[in-house]
Amino acid sequence: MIPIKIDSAWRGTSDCRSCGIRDMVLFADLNEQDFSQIHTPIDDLVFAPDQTLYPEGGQALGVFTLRKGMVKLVRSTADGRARIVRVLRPGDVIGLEALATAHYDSEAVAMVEASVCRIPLSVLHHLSANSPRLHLRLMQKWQQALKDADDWLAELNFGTARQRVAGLALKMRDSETPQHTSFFAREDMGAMLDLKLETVSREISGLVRDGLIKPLDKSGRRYEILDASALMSV
Amino acid sequence: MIPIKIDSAWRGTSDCRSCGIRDMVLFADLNEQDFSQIHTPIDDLVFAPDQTLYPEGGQALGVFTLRKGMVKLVRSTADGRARIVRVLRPGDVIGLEALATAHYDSEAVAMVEASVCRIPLSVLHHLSANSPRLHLRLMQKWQQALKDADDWLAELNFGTARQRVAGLALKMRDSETPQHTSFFAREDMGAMLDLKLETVSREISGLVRDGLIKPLDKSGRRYEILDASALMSV
DNA sequence: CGAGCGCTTGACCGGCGTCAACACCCGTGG
DNA sequence: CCACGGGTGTTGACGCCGGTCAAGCGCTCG
Repeated sequence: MIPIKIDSAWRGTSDCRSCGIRDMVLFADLNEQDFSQIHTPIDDLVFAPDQTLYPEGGQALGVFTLRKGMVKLVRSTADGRARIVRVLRPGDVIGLEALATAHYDSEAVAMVEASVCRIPLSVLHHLSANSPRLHLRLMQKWQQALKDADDWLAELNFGTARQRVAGLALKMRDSETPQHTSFFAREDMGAMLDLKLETVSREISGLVRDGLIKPLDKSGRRYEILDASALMSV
Repeated sequence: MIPIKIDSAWRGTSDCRSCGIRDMVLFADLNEQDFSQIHTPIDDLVFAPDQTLYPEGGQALGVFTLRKGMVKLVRSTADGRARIVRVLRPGDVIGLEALATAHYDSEAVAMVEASVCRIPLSVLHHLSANSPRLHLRLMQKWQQALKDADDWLAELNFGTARQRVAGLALKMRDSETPQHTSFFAREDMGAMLDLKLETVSREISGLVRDGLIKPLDKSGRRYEILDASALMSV
C-alpha cells in the first residue's frame, strides 16, 4: 500500500465560517467583521495515532481546535514517568496556555487519528482584544479547561481502582450515543488513573463479569454501558 | 433557619493603588485611567481558619485575590468524600471560574487566617474589555491556575506515599525562606494526596527519621528542609 | 487537672503492584 | 495456506505498600 506519512498531513486552510462543528468552538459566534480581521491562514491538519502535536515545553506557534479524534495531554515527571493529565475531545482547545506564555506546558499526542485546525497566536491575540465575542468564548474555554483539570483530579484519581475505572468509563461516554464508551490502551489508562496496566485490565474484566459493561469489539477499546447508575455508585 | 452571622470581618474598602502585594496580583499594571473606571467598591475581608469563603456551586458575587494566608479548594465527590484539589497562596486569584459562569466550581476554605479582597464581577467584566493591561494579567492568571491544577495532578498524585509527601513539602516551601515549608492538618494532607492521615503521619515521621526534614515547632505544621535534592529524588 | 482533639505508632490485613505465563490478533513471509 | 513473531490484553501467584482499627501521647483549653 501507500507508504506511511510521517508528518502530519496538511489538509488545506480552513474556512471557519463553514466549519462543521463551529457552534462548539472558539470561533462560534464571530461575525463577518471579526472574520475580516483574520489575516493569517488557519491550517487544517491531520495527525496519525501516536503522533505528537507538540512537545512539553515547546515553543508555541499557535493554539489548536480539535475537530475530530482524541488527544492526550502528557507530562513527564522529574523521575521520568509519564502522566496523562487529561484527554481532549472534539470542540476542546489544545494548548490554550500558549496564549499566555507562548510555550506548551505539556505534550499533546493524538490517541486516534485526529483532525485539528491551528490558529496562529497573532490571530487570537488580535481578536481577543478586538472582538468581545471571541473574548467571551475564550474565557469559557479557559474555565472549561480548568474545570476539566479539577474533575480529573477529583473524580478519576481518588478512591479504589474499581471506582477509577468506572469513573473513566462514565467520563468517556460518547456524546451522541451515551450508552457507548471509549477505553484506551491499558497502559494509557494506567497513566490516567495512576494504576498499573494489569490492575486496569483486571478491573475492566471485573466490571464485565459483574454485568456493568460489555465489550463491543475485540480490541478492548469500545464498551457498552449496561448499568450506569451501578457504575456511579461503585 | 436563621442565617448565621458569618464573622468574616470587613476591614474596609481597598485602595488598590497602594496595595502591598500589588505587583503579584490582577491589578498589577493598571494605570490611573483604569482605576478611574472602577465604580464599585472593592472590599477587604478577613476570614478565620476553617471559615468558608463560598460553597461549591454557589452563586458568585465576585472574585477574590488572596493577600495573606492559605485557602484550599475542596470538591465533594458523588459518594460524599472530600477532595482538596489545590491550595492557593498570596497573589493567587480565588474563584476565577466565576468570571465565565457566575458560579463557583469548588468550595473555598481558609486554612489559616486569610485576608482577601473581593472584586465584583462587574468590575472585572468591564475592565477586561476595556483595559488591555488587565486583559493580559487575567490571561496569565488563568494560565497559572490551569498549570497549578495540572501540577497537582502530575506531581502530587502520582507515585508512592513517600514521593507524594516529599512533593508536597517542596511545593509548599516559603517563597521568602525556601528552607522552610508548611504542612497542614494530616487529614487535609490526606485529602490532597489521596492518602489516609495515618499514612501521611508515618511518611512525615519517616522523612524526619531519614534526616530530610526537621520539625520547626510542635504543632506539626512547619518544617525545615534539610536535603531538598533528596526530597526531589525520593 | 481532666476532657478533648489531633498526631503518632503499632499490629494486622487487603488491595494493588510485580513478575510471569499465556491468549489473541495481525502482518509477514515461507 | 499455515507458520511464525511481535505487540497487546488477560490471568495467576505472591509480596508489599498503604488502609484499617486501635491504643497511646502531647497539646490546648476549659
